[in-house]
Amino acid sequence: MVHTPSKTVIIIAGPTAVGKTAVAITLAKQLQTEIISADSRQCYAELNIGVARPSADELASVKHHFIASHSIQQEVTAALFEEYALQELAKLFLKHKVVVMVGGTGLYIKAFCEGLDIIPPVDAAIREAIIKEYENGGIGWLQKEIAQKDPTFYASGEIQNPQRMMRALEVVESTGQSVLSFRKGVKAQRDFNIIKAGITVPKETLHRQIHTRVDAMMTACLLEEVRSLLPYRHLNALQTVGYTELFDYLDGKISLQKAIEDIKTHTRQYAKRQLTWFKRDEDIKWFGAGEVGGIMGLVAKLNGLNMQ
RNA sequence: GGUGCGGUAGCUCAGUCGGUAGAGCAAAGGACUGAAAAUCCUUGUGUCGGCGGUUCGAUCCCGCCCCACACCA
Repeated sequence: MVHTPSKTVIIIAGPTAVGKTAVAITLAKQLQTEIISADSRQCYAELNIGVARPSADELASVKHHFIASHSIQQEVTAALFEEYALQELAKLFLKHKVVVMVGGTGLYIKAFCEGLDIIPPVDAAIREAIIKEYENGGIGWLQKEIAQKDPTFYASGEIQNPQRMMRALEVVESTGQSVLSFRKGVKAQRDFNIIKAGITVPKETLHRQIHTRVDAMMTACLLEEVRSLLPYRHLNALQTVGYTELFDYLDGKISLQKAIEDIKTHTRQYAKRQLTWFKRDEDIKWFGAGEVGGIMGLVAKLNGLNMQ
């Protein structure tokens, strides 16, 4: 009999289409607990097929949190996720000793485990003005502004990366200080155990699963889902693989066949980026997609240590 | 059969007024603190369709051939 340790979160990470959902659900059932998703797109109620949200049956079999919990109109960020997940977790710990977290968004998992440095909120008007100026002046304008207003960032930051520069700019303009000055890099201490398990399969297998899943999405009428979201295509939530390519098709820029090929290609690239992120995390123990028993073993082992 | 336009990196193409060639995409690797399924960085030897000719030197000029496309018969 496995004795569950006190307050533990077991995190299932890995690239898209590797089979994380099935592993997490099996685990949650065995542990008789619930699941917190760590996925930056499945949290949107309006996105379903294209983000491979767990099926209705799966969601009915184990209670999930941060799935379809927000709207694409809301601003969801890593910081919001950290706060939201911690709140949900506190409630879950009243009923369960172990909670499962599953997802492929590395930054969200990091924010949850280690916390983010506190940076004062920025004025929405400042943010909008920066975006507008960037649209007019391009990256050259951003570089000039950064060089002048945040020389520290200009010297050591990514001055080819518009998103990072816009973030740096909005922070200096709002606070008068460089973003870099807020980055203490201190890991938050959590009052619960964290076990990280990564799911991996051979690259060829992963690619095959990605292709199969994209085809299945098309069969499930992804195109109709995307068409219905056309009015919201400018939102951040819609800057997503599976949606942008079909928007291009609906614009008449590419054929449907090309769009589907692009979705597969971009999903493979996304999976590669996820792998690059997770490989660097030395706390992750890696398992095959069928090795739920091995992951349960980690829980048991932690339990044994706690008993000493 | 004739004429025209092509055949250059895995794909789409640019280019060399003759000194062995470069972009985008793909691929491979990497980064990542409030957009993260986003964003960014690094990596380009390829019989320049084949065989001959001219030349110190040809992917570039000339000839023949092969292949693709278009038009004319």
